[in-house]
Amino acid sequence: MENNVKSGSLVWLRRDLRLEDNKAIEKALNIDNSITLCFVFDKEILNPLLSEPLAIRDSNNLLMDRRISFIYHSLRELDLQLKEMGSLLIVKYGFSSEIIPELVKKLNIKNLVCSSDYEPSAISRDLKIKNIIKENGVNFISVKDQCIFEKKEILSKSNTPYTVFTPYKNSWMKKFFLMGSLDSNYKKKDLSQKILQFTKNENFLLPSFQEMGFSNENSLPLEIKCGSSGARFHLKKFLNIINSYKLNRDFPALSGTSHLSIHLRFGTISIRMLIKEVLGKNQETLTEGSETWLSELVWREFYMQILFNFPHVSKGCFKKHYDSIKWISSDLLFEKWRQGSTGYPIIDAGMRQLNQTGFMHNRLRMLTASFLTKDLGIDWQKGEKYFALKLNDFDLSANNGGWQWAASTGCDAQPYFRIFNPITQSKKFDPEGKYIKKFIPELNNLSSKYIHTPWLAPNHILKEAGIIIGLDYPNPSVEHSSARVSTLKRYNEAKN
DNA sequence: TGAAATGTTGGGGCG
DNA sequence: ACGCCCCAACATTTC
Repeated sequence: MENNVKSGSLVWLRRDLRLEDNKAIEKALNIDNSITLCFVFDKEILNPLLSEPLAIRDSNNLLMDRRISFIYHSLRELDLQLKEMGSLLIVKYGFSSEIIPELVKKLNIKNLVCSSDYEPSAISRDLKIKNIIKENGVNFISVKDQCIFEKKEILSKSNTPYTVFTPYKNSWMKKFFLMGSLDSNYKKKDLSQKILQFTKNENFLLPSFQEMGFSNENSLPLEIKCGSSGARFHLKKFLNIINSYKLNRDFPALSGTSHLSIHLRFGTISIRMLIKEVLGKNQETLTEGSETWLSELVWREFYMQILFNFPHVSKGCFKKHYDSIKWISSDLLFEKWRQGSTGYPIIDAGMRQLNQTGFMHNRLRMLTASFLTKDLGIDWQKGEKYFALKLNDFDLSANNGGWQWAASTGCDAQPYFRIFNPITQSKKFDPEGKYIKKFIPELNNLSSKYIHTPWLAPNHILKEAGIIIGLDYPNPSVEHSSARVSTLKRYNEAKN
């Protein structure tokens, strides 16, 4: 085996779980006559989840995680697509740094091809594997897939990465509209001609949930459809409402956002395809809605290049002097925030949505993050970590960027003295309290006048609504205006 | 991708 | 008619 001439590509899928418009597959098709596809459930990523005390568990104490289900179902769809071509998807469970070199050896592969991943841990993992397989004469080839512009492709005039969004976006747009077609240059037919055919006795079954220490697949409902077919479904739905995106996206009671974040996270649809659909034919056909949404996609790439160029953000503040902020370490207050019982309905609704569904509307991500850092005075990294555990669409760069924005410790963050007032924001973006009531049904009978501040409702109103404050729904855990003053003080101290 | 504090303006009530 | 006050509405500055 060792002496045989190596041939073919192994395409290692990671955050690009699709066959259409996949740059790693495209690359492999261009350099080789035979292609195999694989995916690894990586113990390096999953083991910390298995020992996470705040994770959701079933009655047998087995871990339930919607992301695992999402990946699993998406892989099954991929596997079916490949089986129609007489092949299959190789799925393994273990440490990538062991599994991938083994697989490369077993299949006698010449090239390992994958889409680039820009997270610090992924970069070191890939480098490790690159060095291992190099010793056996196997090439490690990674290509840009998950963004339009990566690494240092967008630089300022002084040849340094942008740290402010607006000039980054201007530069991004300019470069983007000078670019050629976004179309991929292969068809499903090209793939089916080159994909390695497997015989029935090959033992490459998907590992079961139980094998990986997880609960069975149907334990947690996922509101989002999985796989490439799911991505197309949600895209189609979103294209019907994109024209009102700018108007509706900030109102969590409306379904004004795309719900495509999880698909972008796992690459069940390509960013190029999304942008092509959004742009229509050219820049001139951009509407207010699609322009606003495109801008959100640029935010995504902005934070991706921030993480790549300033990897220290994953461990601390982008602006290092803010590492000296004296945070308040109250386990009790953090618990209240985490569980959605701060006493501020809009905040609690957001946290309960996260806990119940694994999703949180973007406006609520800003509000709950602001509340944790600026009202409770708790370290943003504690919140970041909790979101990382709970969000179905969790992405390190976006999550970190968002938290540092809210905590005012990041690049182009909101100024530290811009502090959301949870009551004002609640009245502004959920005026009727529809979103609040969806996740806090115990406040169902409260009128929109008092839904934002139940503790201020007169006794007879509370009685009619059947609510005892402190029993059915908690008292506010902090008073906003005084919390605001002390936050301003603490930030000022860190600044000087 | 704020909010609060402070400043300014202008209309109406009223002596 | 006039000045004065009140205060809402808007504008600016400050955090």
